[in-house]
Amino acid sequence: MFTLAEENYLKAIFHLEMESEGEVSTNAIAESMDTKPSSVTDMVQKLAEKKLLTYKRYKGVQLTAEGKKVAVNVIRKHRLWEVFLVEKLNFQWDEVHEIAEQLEHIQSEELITRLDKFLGSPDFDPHGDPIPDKHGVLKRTEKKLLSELKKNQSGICVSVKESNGEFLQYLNKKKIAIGVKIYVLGKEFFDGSMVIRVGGEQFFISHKIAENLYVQTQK
Amino acid sequence: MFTLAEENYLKAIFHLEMESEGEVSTNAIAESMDTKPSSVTDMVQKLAEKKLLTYKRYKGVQLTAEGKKVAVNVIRKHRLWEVFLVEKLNFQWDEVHEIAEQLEHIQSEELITRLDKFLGSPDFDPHGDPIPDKHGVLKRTEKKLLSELKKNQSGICVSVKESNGEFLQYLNKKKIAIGVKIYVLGKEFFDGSMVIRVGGEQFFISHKIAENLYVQTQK
DNA sequence: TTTTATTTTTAGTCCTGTCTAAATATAAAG
DNA sequence: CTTTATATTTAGACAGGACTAAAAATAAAA
Ligand SMILES: [Mn+2]
Ligand SMILES: [Mn+2]
Ligand SMILES: [Mn+2]
Ligand SMILES: [Mn+2]
Repeated sequence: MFTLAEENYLKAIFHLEMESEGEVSTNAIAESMDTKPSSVTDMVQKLAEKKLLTYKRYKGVQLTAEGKKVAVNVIRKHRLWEVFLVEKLNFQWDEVHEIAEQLEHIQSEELITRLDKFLGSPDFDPHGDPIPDKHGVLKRTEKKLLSELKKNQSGICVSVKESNGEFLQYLNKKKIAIGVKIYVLGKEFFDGSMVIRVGGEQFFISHKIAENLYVQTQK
Repeated sequence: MFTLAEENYLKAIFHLEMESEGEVSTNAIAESMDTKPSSVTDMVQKLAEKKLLTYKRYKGVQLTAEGKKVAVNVIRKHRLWEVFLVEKLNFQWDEVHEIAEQLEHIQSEELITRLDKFLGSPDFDPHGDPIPDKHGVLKRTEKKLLSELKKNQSGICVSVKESNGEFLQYLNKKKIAIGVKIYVLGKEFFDGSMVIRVGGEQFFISHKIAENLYVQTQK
């Protein structure tokens, strides 16, 4: 139905729309896709032609209902395949993203229906991100960034914001994983760094780390 | 490493080399890939450039060791995914080919290693075709076409030659599947048609069917 | 409100993979 | 051994996606 490039653009734009309401800028898309702004303009014009988003030059883009539907479906496939890779093939959660980037483009409704059932219709992927159902409905979770916690608060790690390999490997090393409880023992105001406790260990983390980890606070 | 198009060409050429020794012609490749001869010439020149096959104009092509390696690896992936689709996701054997055509291009050594182990390192795919091991070694089976059997001989169905959907659906309808024993009750010389028995049923099949089914004769 | 900096778009090019139409080799007939 | 048919290759074009360099809008400073 849609090309690999089109699906990747729609997915990237969808994620950018989540992070900040309103139109998405050409540069933001270019940066998130590691491409040039001029390439983005080209593609965005094609996608507008196909009614997958609205585009006014110099004003940014916004996905249409149809465009959102396509994007969410790609995200659903990506996350289901990640569950498969971790649950069935015993990959680590930091090893699956690249492979899922390929698998998410396999075209077959029936395949995904059956994969979902095979996996027991999971609600979350290995990084704690919700898996949209077949109608594109995303379960909203009440999570906040670890960096938003104050001293002496705690939360259970539920997902990561950016799941790049190096970051996830850092988390593995520090024994931080989905479901693990994190206590904020101290917090510096001038740089947002924290001292936290995870399991028996306590250590220092930078603001950059804290603003990439989502936690669920217990009520 | 290689593009989707390159992998598909190498795979098609490999299969053509199996069916008849010697060089593979441009037209044969074009027909098997449902493309034009001129397109084949273009691609074949690129593949020769990359040392994946030898090419002398007007003389046809032949895969190099390297080209064969790539082709066999794609075939290995294709067949492993077919096993996954049938064994784990409960697809019918006539529903998996199209999806496997996509999955065979997913790039990840580790993925295939793990998938193979997950499936119990199967030797054959759902159509009875052997699955090459990680070194590209294909188990040779002693199978012959059903059409080669004489009256009163019998054989066990081990694989199909062309696995297009309509043909496989025909087999399903007639209860012909891998492992099923087929008895040749009669054979006409002028058109090669046969009367066969499968399970309790006996019926007529055309030569076209008989030359698309491989059977293993018991010693 | 000019001037400067940043963002975005256009123009022109390139690469992959495909096609049609025309040219050239090879094979088959006569 | 010519003539005809078939197979194969070239030439030229095109669509999808991407890039660089240059132009045009918009935003930020002065
Ligand atoms: Mn991912
Ligand atoms: Mn994920
Ligand atoms: Mn197949
Ligand atoms: Mn098969």
